[in-house]
Amino acid sequence: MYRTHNCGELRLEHAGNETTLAGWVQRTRELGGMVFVDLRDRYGITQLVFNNEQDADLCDQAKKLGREFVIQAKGEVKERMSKNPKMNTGDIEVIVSEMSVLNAAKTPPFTIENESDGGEDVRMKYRYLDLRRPVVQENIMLRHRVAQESRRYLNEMGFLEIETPFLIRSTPEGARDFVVPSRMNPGQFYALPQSPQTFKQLLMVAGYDRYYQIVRCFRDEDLRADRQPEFTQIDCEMAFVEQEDILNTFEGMMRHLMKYVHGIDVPEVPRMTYAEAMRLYGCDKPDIRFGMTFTELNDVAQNKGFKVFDDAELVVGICAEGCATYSRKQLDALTDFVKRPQIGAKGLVYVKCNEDGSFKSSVDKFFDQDALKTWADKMGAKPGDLLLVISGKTEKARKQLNELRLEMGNQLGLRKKDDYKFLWVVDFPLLEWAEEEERWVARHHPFTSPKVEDFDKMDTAPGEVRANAYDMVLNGTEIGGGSVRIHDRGLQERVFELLGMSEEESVEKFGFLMGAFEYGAPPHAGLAFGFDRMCQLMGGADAIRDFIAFPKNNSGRDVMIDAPSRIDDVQYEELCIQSVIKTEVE
RNA sequence: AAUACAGUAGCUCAAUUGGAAGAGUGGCUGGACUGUCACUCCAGACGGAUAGGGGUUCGAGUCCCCUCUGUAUUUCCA
Repeated sequence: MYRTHNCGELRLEHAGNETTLAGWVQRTRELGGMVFVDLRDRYGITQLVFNNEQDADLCDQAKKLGREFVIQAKGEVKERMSKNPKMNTGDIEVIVSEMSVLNAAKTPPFTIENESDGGEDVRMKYRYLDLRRPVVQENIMLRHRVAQESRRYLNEMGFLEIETPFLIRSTPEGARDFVVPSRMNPGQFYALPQSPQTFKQLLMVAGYDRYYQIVRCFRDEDLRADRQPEFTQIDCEMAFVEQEDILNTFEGMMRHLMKYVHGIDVPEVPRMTYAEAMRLYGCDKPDIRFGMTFTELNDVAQNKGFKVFDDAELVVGICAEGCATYSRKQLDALTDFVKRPQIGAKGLVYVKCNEDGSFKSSVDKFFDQDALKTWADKMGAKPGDLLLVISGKTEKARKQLNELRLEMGNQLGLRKKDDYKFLWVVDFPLLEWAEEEERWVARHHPFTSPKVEDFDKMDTAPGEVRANAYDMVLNGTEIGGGSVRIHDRGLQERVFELLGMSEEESVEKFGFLMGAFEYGAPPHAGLAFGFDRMCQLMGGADAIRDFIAFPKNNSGRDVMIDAPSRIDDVQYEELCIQSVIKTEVE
């Protein structure tokens, strides 16, 4: 036994007890004949005391301790003379009688404190040191709690946790696969799963009617602050259920998590159709922590001689409360914001609703006070508000105004991290047009069932067919999504046809699933949550990296172990593969 | 694949118009201090091909070009 207690648990009630602690030296403070040592482990920090008068040799040893030395100390717990209310263990200290250095340590390249002096890259290189910092440990522990509470909820609901393979076959739709060469099958490759999609459907056919898995998924796509090449999903599927059952079950899971992880009671989760989300927010994952919804102005803004609006497919605006006082400089900054190449708006029209009831706009030349008043009335604007209007092709204008709305939300402090607003977005389109391939592709995945009432549009207007697909959105971030699956071979073939997949092709790629569907597939539906992203939002952080013990950087590298790396020539030979990249002559 | 920003001491950063490479912090050595808790104070030494390469110039950390690395975004992510 290296320790009888951890560094976060001793309290006044332990005073007088003998204790043995082990941990890392956070800091030493020498004070004449006394030495104080802060001993740290993941539970907390406890102060050790060495006194020259009581044991001069031991005190000398303590003076030699460096930061991050691993030590074991035995002594008596004692009430402090001068207490520290900022520490959980601040009422007590340990008068050390025996100490041993379990391992000395080099001075770390950055300070192991919540406010570390190290930059992102150094900390990633020494991730094992970064992980010692209490803030990071709290993130990792939050992740643990979210995982365990998810399991607890799903177990109680009768779900089975079942593992599915990582070495599977490459699938054509969706993201790029990571690929693994097979030594025993020369010239052939496994793929790592982008998700266990087809396996969970096969489990439904197999009769395991409530399945879940907290599982790693792999996608070889470009990374972002909220994307990693390998990430974790809470993957779920249910049989003999309808969309309503799924929404209720998993809304229940989010409530359970918020209650037991955060102590917050989440009210019933509102629902919004995809069409409504696009019309009111210009986005399929609206942040409903604040209003500022879109108002379409075509009927009041067109045919008044302003060519830009007259030629536009859509004129749409938002009302920023109390922003009529924005200066020219601020308005120019907003215009520059929407004109950035990433957003790509041609311009921005503003209307200030002055306190005296008059209006001042950037298009006064074309619209008189009465005309501007109709805008303001339509948008529900009060004196003191600022209208921001964008025009153009419907889809683009909405996307641009969405960016502006979020930016205004940020500027006005309307996006508070501790305000959790969940939302279901339902009735997604089944298909979307892929410009480059000039064909319809599945918006969710090819096994998503169309809505029965839209069946007749499948031939006439494929783009208007809605799917039984749904996303859960938290604070403007998609945290999960899923669909009711097709369980009928005939319908599945029809969808493959819509996707421009020949029968041979569909059999070649998904034959195993189609085959399974002929042996009694139950109606089933499911969804998957982005577990890392859920943790990030629940932890109020900006990057999922903070909740992954060993994350990869922007270009998919692990800078700590320096992966990926070249492999040995022998490995190439065994795997029957060649690299077309010339290796440097050594 | 593209765009923007960044790379100077272990770490965080400064360096005016192109004109002598600095500070804080950490670590090290010595000293003062028996209630500190970001301990404080004094003294000292150490610490650098300014990411790499090329160019302009009497002179480049600074200007230009290329490469590398990091971060954010776009394309992409059923």
